[in-house]
Amino acid sequence: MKLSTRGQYALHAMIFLAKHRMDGPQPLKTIAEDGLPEQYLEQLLGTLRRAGLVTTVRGAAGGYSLSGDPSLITVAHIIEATEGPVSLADCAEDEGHCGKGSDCQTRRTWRYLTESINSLMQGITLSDILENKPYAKGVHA
Amino acid sequence: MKLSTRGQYALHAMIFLAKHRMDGPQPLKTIAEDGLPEQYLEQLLGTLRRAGLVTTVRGAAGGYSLSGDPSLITVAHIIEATEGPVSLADCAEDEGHCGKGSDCQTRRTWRYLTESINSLMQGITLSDILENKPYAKGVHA
DNA sequence: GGAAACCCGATAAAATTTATCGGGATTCGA
DNA sequence: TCGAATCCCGATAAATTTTATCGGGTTTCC
Repeated sequence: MKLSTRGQYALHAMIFLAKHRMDGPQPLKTIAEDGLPEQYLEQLLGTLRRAGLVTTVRGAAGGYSLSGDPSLITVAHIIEATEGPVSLADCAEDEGHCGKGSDCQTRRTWRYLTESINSLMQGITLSDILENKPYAKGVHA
Repeated sequence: MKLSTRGQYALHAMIFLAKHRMDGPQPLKTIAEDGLPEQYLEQLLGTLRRAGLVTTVRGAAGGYSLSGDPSLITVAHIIEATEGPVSLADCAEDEGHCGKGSDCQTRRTWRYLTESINSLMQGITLSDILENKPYAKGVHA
């Protein structure tokens, strides 16, 4: 179970933007300096913009900025925007994919895991990451 | 972020085997009766066997059985066998994928999430699922 | 007007997932 | 001993998704 590079690039870029929050809009080139493929990143930033996570300024001296305070943007926002809803199996969302009803035990399991993972990701903000905030030890803290 | 059908089929099949634990080895056809593509499932069961999670009896009246007690087989075992290690990003495992060192904040985040998800999945056994054991409410129970 | 930069739809290359095929090897039971 | 049931396995193919790349358009500053 792995994220695609989209989510990884996106988090990377968002952390970069959070770090340079006070330096004005950051052009694509600057963000991509860490080695990310520039034009691909451009697509991703477009997605992040449409999701409302970044704002852009066009024209010379333009670039990308976080749309809001880093303490309000979570890993869940970023992953969801770039990879779609975090849902381990289709049947975790709607029933009816596998023909079984709501008593399906597989489904219960996927639902629980899906919700838990979402909680985890919703619990981490960009500020937390910037501040190297120590994460809770385990899941059952 | 989604599992492929491999993990879903595999969990499904394993629950089936757990339910019929006392009925002798279950042939592929029977397991696939729930609608899973038979030959594809065969591949997956081969994988599960090589991972030590099921045992097989060949020949007429043969089939697949759980290799051990359902209370000892976790969702993590099944997902790891069929989908490979649960690791959200490459850099969560080895450093050095992105050139940054161990102080990489992105990496810290992936590591934390990866470990947490693994804990969750290690915490659910086939018995838990069969018994409809209520899951902990949230992550921060 | 020109350069810097974002915007965007289309397409292509690569990788992965999801199968399917065809035959081989075992085992049981008549 | 033979035939049917069943697992085993490597190869290949179809479909989907990911990962880009391309080419041009638009906006804005100076």
